[in-house]
Amino acid sequence: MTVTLADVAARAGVSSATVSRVLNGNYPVADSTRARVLRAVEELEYVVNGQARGLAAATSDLVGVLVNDIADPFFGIMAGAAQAEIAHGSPASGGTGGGKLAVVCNTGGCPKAELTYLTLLQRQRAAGVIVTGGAAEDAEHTRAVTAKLSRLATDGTRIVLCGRPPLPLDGDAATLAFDNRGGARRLTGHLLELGHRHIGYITGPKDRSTTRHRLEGHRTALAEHGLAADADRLTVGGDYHRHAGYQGACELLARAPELTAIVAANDTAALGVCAALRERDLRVPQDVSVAGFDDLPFSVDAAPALTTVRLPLHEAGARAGRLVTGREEVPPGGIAMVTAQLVRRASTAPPRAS
Amino acid sequence: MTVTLADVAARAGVSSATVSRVLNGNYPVADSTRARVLRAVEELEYVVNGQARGLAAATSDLVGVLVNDIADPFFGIMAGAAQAEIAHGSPASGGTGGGKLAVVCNTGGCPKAELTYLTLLQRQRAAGVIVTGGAAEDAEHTRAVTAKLSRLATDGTRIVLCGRPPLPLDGDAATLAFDNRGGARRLTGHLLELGHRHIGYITGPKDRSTTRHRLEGHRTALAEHGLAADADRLTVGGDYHRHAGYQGACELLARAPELTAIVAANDTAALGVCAALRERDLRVPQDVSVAGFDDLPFSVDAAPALTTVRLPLHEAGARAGRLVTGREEVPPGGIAMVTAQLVRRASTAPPRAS
DNA sequence: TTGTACGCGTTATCAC
DNA sequence: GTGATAACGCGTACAA
Repeated sequence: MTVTLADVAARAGVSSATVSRVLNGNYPVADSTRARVLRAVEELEYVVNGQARGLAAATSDLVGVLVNDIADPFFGIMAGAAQAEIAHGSPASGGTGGGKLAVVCNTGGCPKAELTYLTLLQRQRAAGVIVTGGAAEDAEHTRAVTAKLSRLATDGTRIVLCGRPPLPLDGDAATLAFDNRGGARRLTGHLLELGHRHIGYITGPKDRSTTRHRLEGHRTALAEHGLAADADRLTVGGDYHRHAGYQGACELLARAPELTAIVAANDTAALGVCAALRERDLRVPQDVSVAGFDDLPFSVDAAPALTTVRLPLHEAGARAGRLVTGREEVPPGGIAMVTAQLVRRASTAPPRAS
Repeated sequence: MTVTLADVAARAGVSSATVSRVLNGNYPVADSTRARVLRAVEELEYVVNGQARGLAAATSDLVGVLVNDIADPFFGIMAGAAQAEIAHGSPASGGTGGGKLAVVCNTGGCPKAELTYLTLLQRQRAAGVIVTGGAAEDAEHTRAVTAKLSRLATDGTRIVLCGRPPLPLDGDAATLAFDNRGGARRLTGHLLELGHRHIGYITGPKDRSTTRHRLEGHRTALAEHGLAADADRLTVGGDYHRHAGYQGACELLARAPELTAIVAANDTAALGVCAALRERDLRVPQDVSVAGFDDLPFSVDAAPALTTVRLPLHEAGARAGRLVTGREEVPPGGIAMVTAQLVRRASTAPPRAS
């Protein structure tokens, strides 16, 4: 039924070893035999069995990319960039085409699913694993993930953490840490400089590193202006989704009518904030300034264009892809900080004179 | 270095065959030995080698999910639902955890990448492949994809087409076809019923089946009201992105100031349309009605809430996942039509009195 | 209920 | 340059 190396060899009148050599291009083969073999491959529509190859060569062309929410462009952009970079590997001269298979795994932010996928990838002896997005901040889970990744790393699987705090692994690993704290601090600092003194904040999901870091940056900026006292009252929980922004804004307005600005933990939620404000006939930014985080593609184009913090998601994903394929060297210390840049746009302005 | 079945067997004082039986639960094993084996598995942190297992059993636990644009929630939602369903397989009693590995492959809408990924999946002897989203309408490419999928199907890989026109494959396959034509026709019909007579249209990318079907539905509705003549002038090209909606709206307004409604090929572009209108101080829907397609999560929550056509993306993705794992029976004829439901919301209203 | 032994399709190490 | 042949790690008749 399925064509094997032996079938091709028989057809070309050579040994299977020779066929293998032609396909992999590792050893010299006479041009005439090479031609015969390639023709047989064509005629039989032979396709390498990746499992057998992996077993024999102790390698795999699978690279896992773990994301928290595949429906969120934040992860889609990173995953897409990484995948393009990974698939872009040097093509085998055999004509079968080269490149590795990047497989995007959606954990849904569920710690258990994260471990399950890591085990599945471990089974496949994945060549590499990229773990993206904030980590669940649970001691037990962190321990389990660290152990699993350590094991993978020592077994030869390349590990890259992208947009996630570094982990003390046994083997080698690279971390692209996002400067969420710094970005959030500059963003809130921007609002403070504009003159805002009552700034609401809508967080991401609880117990995630990204959520905590962004909130900490926000609080740091407030503290620098002696405004820490009021922070708790002006902070409401969310989950990065648009609806959370909408509801959070409603809650904040009810709780603190004096506020003149709202910062959301990400752009998606910020759009929800804008929707809630519009519904109340509050103008952005004249009545209330709004800011997000991430600078997703739609943010430039929103009305008004959103002030936010730009994370170079595409670049970071691509770099993660190169790191995991060994096409780029691991940064010194294994950690590189990805800068978060304040992007001032139309959704923030000085507060209305009160 | 790496722990094998033999290592576990030695430690448990049994043969490797017994260990295999315990792990797969296919054959009866004495409780006492089972316990010993499982303990050895734990102690050695043994993880099955998926490649060797696949080679020996001629199976694979890999399922490919091809998407056109992973950064677009349209695909993210389908892929996420499919993946959840696929990973949700019956867990092996061995304790190693079960389920298949759903791998999302991002083609970027590039026909060549589509074929490359199919070949990569073929190499891995994937258990199944789900191809989502509109197909490139190029004769040569269609032929190539049909051949490749036929080959996969006859080799035992389950094929599911989700949101893509059916293909005449040699082997078995299931198709979940989206009623893009009917949905578009009802949507434009809705605007016509409201009294609109000058309706602009912003298409998706050229040469894609989804683009063509939605446009055809739109034209059909126009023709039913004797408005086909003006259709060409009121149609501009786009690519499903927000910016295309923005630019398309600008172009349409310049080209036909008399228009009272704009239909975008999808919700994302429709938001761009709204942004362009707001910039010109045109109110939605009082001055211009706007409609989209897909009913993505953000559409309810937009301002004003978007009239659109709901595609049950989550359900379709989940169903595709069940079909590809054989957990749901293939519909009669291999094709099931996924209905597209008109969702009337605040962005459409009767045209202003002219 | 358990062990033995072979085969799955490749790669890689020898010889020739 | 090319051909045998031994791994690679596991599933599974077959035998015990």
